[in-house]
This record gives sequence, structure tokens and C-alpha cells, in this order.
Amino acid sequence: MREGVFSDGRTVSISGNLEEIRDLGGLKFAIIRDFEGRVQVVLSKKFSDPQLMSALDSTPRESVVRVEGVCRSDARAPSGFELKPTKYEVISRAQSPLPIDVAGKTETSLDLRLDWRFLDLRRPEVSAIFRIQSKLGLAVRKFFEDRNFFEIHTSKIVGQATEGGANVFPIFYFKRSAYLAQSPQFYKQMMIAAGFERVWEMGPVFRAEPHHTPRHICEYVSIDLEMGYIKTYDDVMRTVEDLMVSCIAYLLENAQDEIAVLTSTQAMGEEISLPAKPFPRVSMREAYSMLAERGLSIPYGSDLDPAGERALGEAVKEKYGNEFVFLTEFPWSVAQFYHMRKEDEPDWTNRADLIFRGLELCTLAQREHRYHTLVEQTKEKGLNPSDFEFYLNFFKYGVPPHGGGALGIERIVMQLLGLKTIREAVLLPRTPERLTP
RNA sequence: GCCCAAGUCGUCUAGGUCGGUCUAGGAUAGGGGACUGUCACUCCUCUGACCCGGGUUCAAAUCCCGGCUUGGGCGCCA
Repeated sequence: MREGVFSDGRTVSISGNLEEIRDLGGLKFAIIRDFEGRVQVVLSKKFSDPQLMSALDSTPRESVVRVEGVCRSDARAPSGFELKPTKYEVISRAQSPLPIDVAGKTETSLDLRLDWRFLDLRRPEVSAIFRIQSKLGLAVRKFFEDRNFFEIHTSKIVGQATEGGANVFPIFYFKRSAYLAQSPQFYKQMMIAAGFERVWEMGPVFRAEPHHTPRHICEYVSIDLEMGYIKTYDDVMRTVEDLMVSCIAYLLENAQDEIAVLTSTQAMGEEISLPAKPFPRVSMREAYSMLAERGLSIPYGSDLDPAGERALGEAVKEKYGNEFVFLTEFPWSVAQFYHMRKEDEPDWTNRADLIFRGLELCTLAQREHRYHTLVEQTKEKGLNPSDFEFYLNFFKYGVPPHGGGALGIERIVMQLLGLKTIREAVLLPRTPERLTP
């Protein structure tokens, strides 16, 4: 928190955390860190008040302090200027030693960092991740606004589980049982049936899956979109493709400082570059043979395993030079009842995944909107249509052909920045083991 | 849910295979001291740890069993 104009000779103040004191005897340098960055404060036996010097000396690191003083340009200072203090105040004293190393001189395990997340987030290279995430959110909003998508907010408390597969968290809803939403998908489609034409939503979803992997968390932020009046699901793919490219372009333009912080501290494992459009499309059937050429055998008609996704990512990068790839035409055997099948080949569907650097970022599909076909598919998947009456009703009274998809914002950040685990990309990750802070 | 691995000062680690000079070493943080341009400041000095419970043994940080915690892989998924 800064007050005043930081130019030569002006009296200014900075409030923030006392990061470090470098004590050279008669000369001391104190580094104060606020949300903007770091400011160097210089003290000397020659020109500083001895009481002020000893007060600073006895302040534990990370305490919140306020320094008022004269701003002086000096090429020797890290930022080109420094403060000669006239007033010093300890606003809130920190206990010591600190439970984790905030200065970053020793690496602290992620688990302990998450226990002390508020201290961990004081590190600029950690907060940079979330500044980028915040800007990504802005880019997403801007993108949908530009394309006349209508933003919706659907309920996260639901009366029945939507999709098969993913487990749901049961909760108490007064005297009834309910669940935390694992996807807004049915509600997005409901809004298409309501005539909203194109909708999007960004909000939390919940998955009660006991995974122990670097790419799963039990609560994540989902970017959801649904488009009415599509001709094919390639309309959805092109939208997702445009979304990714415009988001990356936005970050390259507007998050240069944050990217620089991450690059300079080696917190970032990957370079960010603007991907070329269109992203390569590889059908599942092509993927099977591409992977077979690499000695990886995926049973025909089944989904890729994580090793398969990684290998496909590499193969596509070699062949097409793109880190993104749409994996298209999923087999009906692994599809959901609401996915639309290919007209001429009913064993395959209009469903695709977007894979970025070997990890699934997005699942999208054209939905089956023809009521009777949908009911048939429900039965074919061994489900009871009456359990899905609320959903099936959307299709009884006129609904345009539509499709949509969902992307996990944390996975985008993780893959874009080359983070080792998705937990780095969440302020407060929820895993099967972690429910606090 | 299944499989594998790991728990040592506040923090990050060495040691463990072959049990015994390990009285557990180093770095960083913390206390004390020296130092007038640091920017991972430097130097001297001090404090500080073997996850818990049981077992084997003359002897356990080290080997065995159980528990707890954590990390990774798989199924599944964004």
C-alpha cells in the first residue's frame, strides 16, 4: 500500500511486510514488500535517527510496517529508487520463526505451504499465478461478451446427480438429501431450451472422486459454454479454439509482469506462445493408429488413458507443430446418453476433447436434442428415463440443435505455466485429504 | 477403491543398503557479535530434530510389524 508520488525528493510512504534487513553495520537496507512489489529503505548512522534504526532492527521479518520518508533516485537501488525514512511504525508484529520460509531461501513442501497458504501467497512468484488466473477470468468474460454469449448463474445445490461416472457430494438440504453440482451442463441446456441461444458460466463444480493425481481436485472452477443453432460440433470446437487463443493473447499482452516474475524465479516450467489456428483435429480412430505406431496399444473403442493423452500430445506436436489438439469422434461405448451420435456411423459420436500439452482441458459435444432418440439412448445406456424426466422434458417442447463444453480454469493455468500440480493453481485446494484451510 | 514410495532441527536436506565414534552433519531461519551500497550481503558464535506404538537385538534414526500423515501411479475425469 503506497501513498504519494514515488519520484525524486517527494515524501511518500509504503505499508507492507518487512521482507528482509541487510545489516552492514553502519548501513542497513530494509526491503518492504506490498502487493505492487518491493521497495528498498536505506538507513545510515550518518543520516538516520538512531531510535528509528534500532526500532527497525528489532522488528521480526514479515511484520506489517509503515515507512514514511523521502523518495530518492539511486541507480544502486534495485528498483532505481529508495526511501530515506523519517517515520517508522510497526503496525502488526510477526512471530518468529515463521512456520514456512517466505523468503524462498529453502524450498518448502507444497503440503506445508498450503497449510500456511496466507504466508505462502506473500511470495510474489506464488501470487503471480493467481494474478494470471484473475486476468484469465477477465479474458474469458471479454471473449464471451464480444460474441454475445449470455452469462448465467445456475444453482450449485441440486436434487439429483447429473452425469454418470463422477461421484457426487451428498449434502443435507433441510430434511431432504441433495448434492453439490458436479456440472452445470443440464442447466446450460435448459437455458438453450429457454431460448437463450448462447450461454456461458464460470463457477465452482464439485467432484467426490478419491484421486491422487497432480491434475485432480474435488472443487474446481469450470468455464462452461453452450451454443444453440449449431450446424455441427465443429462450431463448438472453433469457439473453444478461439477462446483459448484469445485468452493466451490477452495474457501475453496484459500479464507480462507476472509472467516475468515466474520466469525469473524458475517457477514456470513452460514458455507461453500463441498457438496457431486451427488446432489439429484427430479422430479417436486416427489416434489409435497414431499411438500404435508409437508402440502404445489402446483397445479399439475405448478412451485414452493418461499415458495415451501424453503420447498423443507429443505425436501431434511433432506432426503438426501444435501443442493443442482436438481428439474427436469419441466411441459411443464411452459416451454419455446425451451425446449425439454420428448420423452415418452410430458407433461414434459428435464428442471431442481438447488436449493441451498432453492433458485434457475441455470436453465438448453436440447434444442429442431429438426427444425420442434421446429416450432411446437413455435406455441403451441402461438408465431409466424416468430418473431423467426433468432433463428429458427440455426436449419435448421445441429446442434447437445445440452443443457445448466445459474447461477447468485451474488446468488451463497449470498447463500454460507448466506447474507441476494443479494444487499450485488453486488458492485453497480441496483434495480427498485436504479440507483446510 | 487398488498398487508403490516417503516421514530427521521452524524450513530444506545428509546419514539408513552393511545396526555400534551419530554425542545425528550441512544449508536456511532464530539469538548474540563484527562490518557504510547490500540486493541469496559476508564473517564469527550459540540454540535447535530421528512421525507414533510395538517387536528383534548386548545395542535401533538405521531391521521387522501396525497406525497416522504425505507424495506418486492406475481406474475416472476438467
